[in-house]
Amino acid sequence: MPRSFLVKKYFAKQKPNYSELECQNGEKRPQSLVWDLSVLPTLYLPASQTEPSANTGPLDLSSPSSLSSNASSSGEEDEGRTSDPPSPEPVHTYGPRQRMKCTGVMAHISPPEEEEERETPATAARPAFLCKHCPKEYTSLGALKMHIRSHTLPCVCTTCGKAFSRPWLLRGHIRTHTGERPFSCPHCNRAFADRSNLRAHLQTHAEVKKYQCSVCSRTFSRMSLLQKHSSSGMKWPAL
DNA sequence: CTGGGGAAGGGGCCC
DNA sequence: AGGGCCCCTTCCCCA
Repeated sequence: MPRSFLVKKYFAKQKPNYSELECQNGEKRPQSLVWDLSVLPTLYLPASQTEPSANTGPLDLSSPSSLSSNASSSGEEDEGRTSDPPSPEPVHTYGPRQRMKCTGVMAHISPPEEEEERETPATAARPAFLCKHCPKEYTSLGALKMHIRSHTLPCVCTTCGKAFSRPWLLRGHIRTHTGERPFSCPHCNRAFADRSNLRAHLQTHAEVKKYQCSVCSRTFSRMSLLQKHSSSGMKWPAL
């Protein structure tokens, strides 16, 4: 995952010291990021095409029903991008990993920006900015706008057409195409494309791992493993 | 079945 | 105020 690609100066902030794990080539990548906002209108679906049920289920980007309407405009999407070669199979034709929170959003994407936020009258004293695409609400417009990007997905991969809410998500995704793995483990030299994944990996080298079962004190490298452990009846470790 | 890797999403902080 | 980056978390898949 992307997340933490561009190495920064967070050492200055007394954060966990991953400095030795940093990107070896530290420089910013000149990748051809292309997230043309002109793609937004093409993601918009007229209200007549939205269905109430579309709000509830997982978004299946590979499903014609969930994205068909922009499939019809997919050609235009490509034209909207900067210098990209027109992708033959544009947005949303990619593979299996279509997880999306705030599900069903694509079916409710509306014309960008101006009317995106609305303030609840009831909370006017303490403004709450509601997303019109999902039930989420925020106390700042900035936070809401950031959230709205997860609906509009303005950052589009020129290789596969997959769309992302933020540029750095796209950068991380691009690494899955390029194979770039800037974050290497000092213990085993294994390399990762994502710093968070390296961090998780580092836990596997730790004798005492970060997540501990409160019942049996067994430790796990990942929260999800601890949760699995807990929900599986918390087997006691062999002695 | 469990542990681990890969990929992705979101909120928050800093500049 | 907005963008960039960081951290955390989650989900899926595979060995």
